[in-house]
Parts: sequence; structure tokens; C-alpha cells
Amino acid sequence: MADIRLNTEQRHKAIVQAATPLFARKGFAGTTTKDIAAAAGVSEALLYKHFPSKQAIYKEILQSCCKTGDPILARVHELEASTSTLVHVIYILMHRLVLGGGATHPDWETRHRLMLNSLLEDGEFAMLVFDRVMELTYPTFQASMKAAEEAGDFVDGPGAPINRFWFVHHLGAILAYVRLPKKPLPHEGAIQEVVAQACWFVLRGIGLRDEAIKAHFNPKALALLQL
Amino acid sequence: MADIRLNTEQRHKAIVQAATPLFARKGFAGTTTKDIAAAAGVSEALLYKHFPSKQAIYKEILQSCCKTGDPILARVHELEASTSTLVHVIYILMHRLVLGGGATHPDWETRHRLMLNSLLEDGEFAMLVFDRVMELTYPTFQASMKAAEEAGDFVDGPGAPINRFWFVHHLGAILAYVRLPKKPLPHEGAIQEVVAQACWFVLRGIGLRDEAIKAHFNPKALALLQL
DNA sequence: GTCTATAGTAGGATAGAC
DNA sequence: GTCTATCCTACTATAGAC
Repeated sequence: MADIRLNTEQRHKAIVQAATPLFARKGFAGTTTKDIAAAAGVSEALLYKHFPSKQAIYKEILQSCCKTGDPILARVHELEASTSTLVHVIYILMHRLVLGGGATHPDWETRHRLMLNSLLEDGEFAMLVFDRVMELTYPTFQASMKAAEEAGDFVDGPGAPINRFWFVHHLGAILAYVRLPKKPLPHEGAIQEVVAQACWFVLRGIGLRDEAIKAHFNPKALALLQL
Repeated sequence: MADIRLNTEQRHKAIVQAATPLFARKGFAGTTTKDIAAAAGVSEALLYKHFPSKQAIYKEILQSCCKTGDPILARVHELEASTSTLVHVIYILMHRLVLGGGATHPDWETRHRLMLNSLLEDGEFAMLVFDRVMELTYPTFQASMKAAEEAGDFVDGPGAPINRFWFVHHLGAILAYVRLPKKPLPHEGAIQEVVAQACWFVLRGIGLRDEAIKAHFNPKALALLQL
């Protein structure tokens, strides 16, 4: 069945890779070991040489998948704190959440599905992903909010800055989630438009002044970058 | 097994009611007919006298559950369009999404879970729920945005009003979703606080001026109403 | 209207050969 | 390292009695 012989580590990885989209699409209960074996191109027996149980495969997927961060998001920390950076970080975050990573990181859909499954289960994976997202982007986000305030572009509001950060992330996330079924959705206009509107919405929401948004937010130019 | 004999209609309803939280919690694949029968207090055989298949039970649950609207939301249309109404509608919507309906409508958690499952499946149920929410609350929301604009409390922004409505709803929804696992979450502060901050965030987001929010949004007073 | 009993299948996991 | 064959349990669904 297996096309070629792989060493233990390679086969182990291959099984995880093959199983990931299955668990993402059909959930833990809906995925059978038969499915996994077929997707991995091996016999069911071989699965059990590498993993003690189906549960163990799932656990390992959640472990490994929450660690891999989007390569673009990983570089956000390089940006200097400013109003402009605040606008761009938010655009990047929203854009990648909703539109995915294109060629550089095509697997956002899988991650979104694993997130939803996790929220229906124990939420463990979701927590780890939240930690990761925060680690990658919040320092720059927070510093840029502060910079924007000092520049007079920002009006503070009630509540912790971290909560505002999560509101931004949450909106991007749920826009992605409601698009998972490939059905017509309540939103009006093309998805790029909706994302741009959502960015404007959250920029206002965190407290950026309309003039600052107008000055720094150029969604059409950003869209050309196809990031 | 069955405590008492019910007529066809009653038993039918009882099965649906018993099965609903099971499908919500464990998804379609994770719920067994044995579970359903036990929860309904009947034999598995009896399920099949009322429904041709497990799938049929699930379908009927999704059909019936998307029709029942929250009784408070159903009365939103009675409110007159104004800035104040805009603020209150948003608070009511967010509050009920996140904190649930208390005694009047305790089953928000089940609905949230069915929503997440639907987004992982074909999204049909999600669409129907979206329609229902929009039907109940959007007319008042839209009219109040217009009234707020005429009162000078509101600065219009880019994009269709309906999208801003959905951004509001989405944020409330996802705050509820991330709370489904009873785990500590990224947000800072008590959940009532977070909801109040989220309301402020979306009020800004749709374009309400800070002065108008300050004038009309009194979360502590609203919280006392325990609505 | 409801049950017990059971058919038939699919699921997770293992034994043992190569 | 990989497979075929198999075990046993759990699952969906039905038959037939009360």
C-alpha cells in the first residue's frame, strides 16, 4: 500500500500530515482510522505501530499544529511602534485570518476547523493558539497603540488594551469561520471589501481617530501587495 | 423504559428535546442512537418508529431550533429608532449572546454549539439562524443608526450598514463561542466587564461618537436589570 | 405505543507473516 | 517497515411480541 518505505520519523510525520485535514473536516468522532490509513497510503495496522490509538494521533496533531505560526505574522515584531504599524498589523492579521496565507501558508482553513472543534471540546488547542497569536503580534500591537496615543491619533477607552486586541482578533477569526461552509453569507460585497470594512470597524473600535484611519489605511494599495 | 405512555406527537417532541443537547455537545458523528434513546428514556427501537434515521432526528432539530427566537430579542422591534435605542439594542444583543438568557431562555449554549457544528458542516443551520437574528433586530438597528446620524451622534463610515450590524453580532457570538469550554480565557476581567467593553468597542466601530456613547451607555445600570 | 432481541455492518485495535 | 487477516465491540436499524 505504501508507495515507498520511509523511516519511522518520516512515516510518523506523513501520518500526522494526512490525518490533519481529516480531523479538521470531520472532527474526532467523524474520522475513522480507515480514513486516516487510506489518506496516508498505509494500512491501518501501521498506524498502530506509530501511535497507540486514534486519540494519540489527534492529540499529536493539536500539539504540533498550534506551534506552527504564520510566517508573516511571525515577522510583525520587526515593525516599529507607530500609528501606521498599528493599522498595518491589524490589516495583516485580519487579512490572513479571513483570506488565508495563499502560497506561503495555505493551511489556515484546517487551523480554523481545528479551532472550532476545539471550542466544542475542551478548548485546549484554542488556548494554545491564542497564546501563540498573542506572543507573535500583541507586543507590537500594544506598543503601537501607545505610540498612536502619543501621536494624538488615538483616544483611549474603557477596558484593558489586551481585550481590545482580542476583539480585533475575534472578529477576524469569526469572519473566517462563517466562510468555512462555501455558502452565501450575510455580508454584503466581495470578501476583500468586507475585510477592509472590518478593519475600519476595529480600528475605530480600539480608539483610532477617523482622520488617522483615513491617513494610514489604504486597503486598495494593501490589497495589491497580495500579502 | 418510558416512564409513561405519550401520544405520537408528545413522544416525537420529547425525543427531539432529549437529543438536542446531545447533538450540540458531541456533534452528529459523536452522538449515538443509544445515547439519544437513554436521554429520552425510551428504547432505540422507538426512535425508529418516530424517525427513519438518526440523520432525520438531527435535521429536525436544526429545523425547529433555528425558528425559536429569544423572547427578548423578539421585542426589540417595539423600540423607537434613536441613538439610545441603538446603544440598548447592541447591549441586549451582546449581553444575551454572551451571558445567555438566564431563566427566560436558558438554551443559548446549545444553540451556540449547534452553530459551531453547522459551520463545520454545511452551514445551513447557521444561515437560518442569521436570517432569524437579522429579521428580529436589524430593522431597529438600521433605523436607529439613521436616527443617530440625524441627531449628530453618528459618523458614517465605509461599507454597508448591514455589514456593521454583522460585525456587532459576530463579536458577541464569538465571545460566547470561546467561553463554551469552561476554561480560563485570554480576556482580562470579569465577563460582564468584557461584554461592556465589547459593546463600547462595537459602538465606536459602527461610528457612534464617544460623547454619544458616554451619554447613552450605562453598563452598570443595565447590568442591574439582569436582562 | 413500547419493548426485547437481533441482524448486519463499521469501527478501533491486534497477531503474526514477510 | 509494512501488510493481510482477524478479533471484538459498538453502532444503526429492523423484526416481531406485548
